[in-house]
Amino acid sequence: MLTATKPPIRRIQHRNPARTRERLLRSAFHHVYRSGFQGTDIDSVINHAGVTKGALYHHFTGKEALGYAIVDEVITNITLEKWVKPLENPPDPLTAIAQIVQSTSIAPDELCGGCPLNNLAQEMSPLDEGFRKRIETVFNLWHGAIANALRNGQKRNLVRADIDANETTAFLIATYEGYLSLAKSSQDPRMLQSCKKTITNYLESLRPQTRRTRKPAPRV
Amino acid sequence: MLTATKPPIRRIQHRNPARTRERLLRSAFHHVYRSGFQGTDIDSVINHAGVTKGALYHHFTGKEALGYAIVDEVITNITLEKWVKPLENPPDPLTAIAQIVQSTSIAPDELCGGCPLNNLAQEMSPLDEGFRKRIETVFNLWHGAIANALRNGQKRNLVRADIDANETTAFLIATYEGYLSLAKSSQDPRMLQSCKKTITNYLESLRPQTRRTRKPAPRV
Amino acid sequence: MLTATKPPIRRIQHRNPARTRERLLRSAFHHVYRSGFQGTDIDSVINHAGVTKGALYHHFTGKEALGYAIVDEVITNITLEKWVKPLENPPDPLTAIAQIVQSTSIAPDELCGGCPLNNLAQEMSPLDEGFRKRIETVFNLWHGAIANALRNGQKRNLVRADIDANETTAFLIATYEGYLSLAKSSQDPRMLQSCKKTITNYLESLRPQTRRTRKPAPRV
Amino acid sequence: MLTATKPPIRRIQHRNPARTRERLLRSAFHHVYRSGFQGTDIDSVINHAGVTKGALYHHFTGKEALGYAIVDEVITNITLEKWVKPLENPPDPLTAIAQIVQSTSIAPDELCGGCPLNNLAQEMSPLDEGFRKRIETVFNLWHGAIANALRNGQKRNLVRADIDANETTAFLIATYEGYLSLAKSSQDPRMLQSCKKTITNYLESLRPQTRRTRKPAPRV
DNA sequence: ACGCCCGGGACGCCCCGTTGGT
DNA sequence: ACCAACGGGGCGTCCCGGGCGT
Repeated sequence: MLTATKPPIRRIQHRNPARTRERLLRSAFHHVYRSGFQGTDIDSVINHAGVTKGALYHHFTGKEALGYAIVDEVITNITLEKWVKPLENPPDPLTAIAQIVQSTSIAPDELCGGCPLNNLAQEMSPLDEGFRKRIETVFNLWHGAIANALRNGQKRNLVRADIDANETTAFLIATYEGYLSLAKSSQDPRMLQSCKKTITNYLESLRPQTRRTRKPAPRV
Repeated sequence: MLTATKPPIRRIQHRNPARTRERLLRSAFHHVYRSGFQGTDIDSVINHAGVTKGALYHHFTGKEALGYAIVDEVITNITLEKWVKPLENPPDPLTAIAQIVQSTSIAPDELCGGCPLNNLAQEMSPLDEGFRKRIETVFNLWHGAIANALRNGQKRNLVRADIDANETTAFLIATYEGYLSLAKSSQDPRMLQSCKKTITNYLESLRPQTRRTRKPAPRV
Repeated sequence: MLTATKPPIRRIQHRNPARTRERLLRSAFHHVYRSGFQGTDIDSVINHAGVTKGALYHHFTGKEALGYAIVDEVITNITLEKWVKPLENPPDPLTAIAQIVQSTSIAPDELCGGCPLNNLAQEMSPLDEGFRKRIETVFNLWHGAIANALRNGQKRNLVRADIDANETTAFLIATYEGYLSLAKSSQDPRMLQSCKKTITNYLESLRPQTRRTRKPAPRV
Repeated sequence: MLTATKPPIRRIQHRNPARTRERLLRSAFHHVYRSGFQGTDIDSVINHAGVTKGALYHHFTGKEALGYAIVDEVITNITLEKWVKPLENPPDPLTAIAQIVQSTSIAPDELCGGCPLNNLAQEMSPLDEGFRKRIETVFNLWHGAIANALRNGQKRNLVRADIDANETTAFLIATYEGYLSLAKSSQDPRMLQSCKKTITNYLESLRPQTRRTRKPAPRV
């Protein structure tokens, strides 16, 4: 043929549904993390993802469904990676928890971004029951991972037997999230340092007493 | 009667700028508390306040200014009433703090609404430096009130001398806010009960030791 | 009296209706000249004039009346000063006209501003009959001044007898306004120089022929 | 029939981007011509075009871009059609120019509407540099067409050699626009007749002298 | 099935000319 | 002469559908 073939400028990768969906989710998560769900606009999401509106509405029924998928997939996965897997069969549950807390990034971006789960929870829980339920599921996943680790530790005498695993877990999560919130609005990394120190100390206080130390049970 | 009385509907009160401003702020606070700042629309605010657009833009230069005023005035006042004043000259600082925590409402509305200050902080801190600065100011006000009370208690030997007032205050605020966040997204009043119990216990542990009890200092 | 008299800080001049009206007209003219009538907003006018809305609506029934007054008073006065008075009893009408044309400012502000009368005419004539009529009156005033001067010159044999005063006047005004328009949009002072040169030459061609020059009548 | 035919109401023509854009430009031009750019409201434009906001903001980034496109496309095309093309290779340049001037419509609508280019120039030149530059480009296009025709005529001895093409062109455009301005504000078609007669006479005076007539060059 | 482009409307925020009560 | 309040739009944005190619 004379007329040269039209340049096959095709996009990054033509026709890869899974990849398109993934890119959309990543981009959407990123924007929602920065600007909140209501503050996120679809155009920014698709531009950043490099796809078009049609692609988005092929994979998701709308903005809401996209938000739900962020909770169900992205944030759930983050939680699995960060909390559930490391606590599945830890040699020492308290140390494992402490390590996770210590691993919290103090990079400015994440310092100012806060906790993705908590961000969405604060914004959307009172506005949309669909979000609330999904978020609650992730919180339960997280809670379960810690509480199980604690109970596991109690069985192996690595955690004091006189604490209630659920109450302790709630306290840990609340304090952790609370510090992250303060760090986010103050943009001060020292707040995260306080967080790590305080929670690590608290976790140490949950270890069973040895005869020698005679250290009594902490009260919290 | 046929000829119904001409509605002497005269607005709430003609010509009362302070009142108009107050109504606008109240209404705006209410909506922002429910739906977030970005999710709040001006028309709802003015309708609920019973004033017109013109009135709003007479008192505020725009939505942003209205939001700033919510922090500077409404939320600041709430903080003053709830935390600062009660802690100005308390007979017993720890008891006073505990009472404030205990006074936290468990009404469904406020349970699901969360902490007004923290809500705005989470939503707007990363998006708008003007909000962030103002919110930080209120956090400092709150922090100062508690830390001063603790230091005052230390001087009077009502609070253990070996704690750092600032660190302790940060921990108290973080834990309190964290529990409120969890309560908000779980919509479970028991989370608030845990909050009150845990914080009250912790506050008790800050009392200086008496000879008799010999109870050692808790570690947190 | 003990309570000292309130400082008589009164504004620039307390209660001076004529002055207030004058300031409003000046300010309004200035803004309309810059931004057009539709593009002028009342708030800018009153701020620049240093008076309040109430004052404006005391002197004028609305924006429209203010605009009419600009034509009736400000622009009419400008025309009287610039064209009518100098042409009332000129020793030499053609020279007098040429001098007026030459006096047209080439300052950037007026270069880019164009002719106040023509500006309003172009913008408002098709939109508001009230404006159109008033503007036409000023054009007639202007036209009359020139045409009378020409006729006067013809009587005194200072202007060629074979021209029609009205046609010639229309041509002069059209060409003058046309050049001003081009100068305004090109922002090029050379356009004004062309204007002055061309019109001056044309005016010279209107002088009656002397025997010596034998220069025949120009045709335009 | 009961079950009325489901409306195959298909709009004017479904999915025709070029047509939609065209309709928008036409409608916008029409409104801007009537009411000025500032006085034109977007809703009227889209209603008259039979499209929606979404369509408009798909094709143009905003009102400003729409205005720019009016200059760049609509007015430029009008100028090309009316002035450039007819002057490209005219047998007799002066006659061609005169014919164009004579073709100026005296219909009331266009009489009162004035010159689209000059209208925009007067309104927007001092307010928006983007408009000014674009308008200047069209003026240059127009100017170039006439000046080239004159120079072409000079080469072919159809136009007097002792005139400056640029100066003459500026004079022609200024006078033409000036008369149109006067006609617009007076709404008097006689003004246009004067325009045509005067300019035609002037153009005749630009012809080279024949031996017989001995008529010297007119001065303008 | 997958993705793209064009369009559809509904509000959202803000501004602006205007009017009463003082 | 003035301050407070009024309310009607203006522009722009946003979340979405559908018709079509690939």
